[in-house]
Amino acid sequence: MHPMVSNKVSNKEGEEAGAKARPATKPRGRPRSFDRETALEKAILAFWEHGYEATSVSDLTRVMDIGAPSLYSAFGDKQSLFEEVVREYGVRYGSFADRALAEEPTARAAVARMLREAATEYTDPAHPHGCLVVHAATNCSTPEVEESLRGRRNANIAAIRSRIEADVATGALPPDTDAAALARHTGAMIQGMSQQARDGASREELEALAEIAMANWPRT
Amino acid sequence: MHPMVSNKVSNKEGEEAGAKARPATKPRGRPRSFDRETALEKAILAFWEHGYEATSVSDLTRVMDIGAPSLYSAFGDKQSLFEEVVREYGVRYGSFADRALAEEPTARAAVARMLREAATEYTDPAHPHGCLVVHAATNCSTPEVEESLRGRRNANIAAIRSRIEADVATGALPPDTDAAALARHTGAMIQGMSQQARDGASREELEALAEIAMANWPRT
DNA sequence: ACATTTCTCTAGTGGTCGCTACAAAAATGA
DNA sequence: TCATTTTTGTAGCGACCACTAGAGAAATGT
Repeated sequence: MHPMVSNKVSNKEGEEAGAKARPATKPRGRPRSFDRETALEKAILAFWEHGYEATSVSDLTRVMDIGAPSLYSAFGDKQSLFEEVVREYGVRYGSFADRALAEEPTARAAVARMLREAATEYTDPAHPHGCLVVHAATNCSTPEVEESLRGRRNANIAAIRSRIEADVATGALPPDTDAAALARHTGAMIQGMSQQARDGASREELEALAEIAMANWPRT
Repeated sequence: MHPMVSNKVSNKEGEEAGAKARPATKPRGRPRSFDRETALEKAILAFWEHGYEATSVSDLTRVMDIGAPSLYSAFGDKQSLFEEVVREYGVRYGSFADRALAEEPTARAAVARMLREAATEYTDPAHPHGCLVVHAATNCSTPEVEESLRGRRNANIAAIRSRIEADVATGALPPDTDAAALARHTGAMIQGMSQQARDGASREELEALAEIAMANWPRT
């Protein structure tokens, strides 16, 4: 779309002249005056807090502290910057679900840990509350952006479902378990917790929520 | 804000000259060329589908089939039209929760019915999926609008909590019940179901979700 | 030194936003 | 008939949107 998107590997090593593998030659032209990684982090926080639409390019240039041409040259247009933001958000903040699924011995333990860590993550005062993937592109006038995040949400539920089905296969869960419904319930729970975090719920309140989701409605 | 908002009672009886109470005199000037109620319904559907920000005034004038001056004269500015839309949405589409709380004999029955009816309502093909109050003002650059819907969401949870506390008081629920957490769990569940409806879940899938929320995670 | 490459800064582009001034149109009261 | 009241259509307001042309600045290669 944009003609001047730089697809080069970003020179993470910077100027400290470390012994790590460096690009063979120094780049030719005027060097970039800002650190791409920290600028991207600022963009993550801005999109996380205000969403795709409500974060204008001039908002971005202000918080990233760069001019508009620098932004377009380094990240492409607003939409491709957002895509990179979402990808990087997944790496830096959204990986707890995948980790729980990979590391816990059972689906039940994975989901319990996932919900517990969501309570912590979604209320961390170090960054905006809730989940960027849930909230940053609802009611978006760019349908591809909305669809992209929808795809990620549904992929997460599919991953939970696979983990549950694996436990059903090994007998760790009863054979009549409705894996799809159980996975969707977990996804809905996480999304509801994210909404609650946005609406002011505390970590303790979200943890109580998670406990109820894993336990029982009290019998009368 | 807008100087020309008409606060008159809308002449719902119209031209059928019924025997009901009518305004004492006919209005003086040129009569309105559109039906205010049906125009409002169109606005509800537009805001419901696309949200506050992504629904532009020119979108509204197109779907309501009126000119911009007519819109501003009949409904005030965009924000006050949205407020009226939210109020009317609550009356026409969002009252199932209050009805369940008022009509069911126990909090548990009320919540069970609430979730069941949410599954139906949120996937009704006759209108946009999910809940307007949940989705129409997330990531909104007008903070008052966002805050207004947040207030409604939290008020709904508070109402559920009151109903639960009433059951605890009468002994219909155990005295150690955490009413706040249970209410918040229900709210999160409803919000998660709304998100799921937006993401393509069917009525049956949401009903399975509701059943899980009211029942149990299967024991291994 | 000088050409080349790349980035940064200024200053915009056309387009859409929410909103409104103005005058013609359509009703009523006299 | 004619003045009054209100709505309607046209046409356009300033502000902001995402985005970029073009010139100068800062690095490298020769």
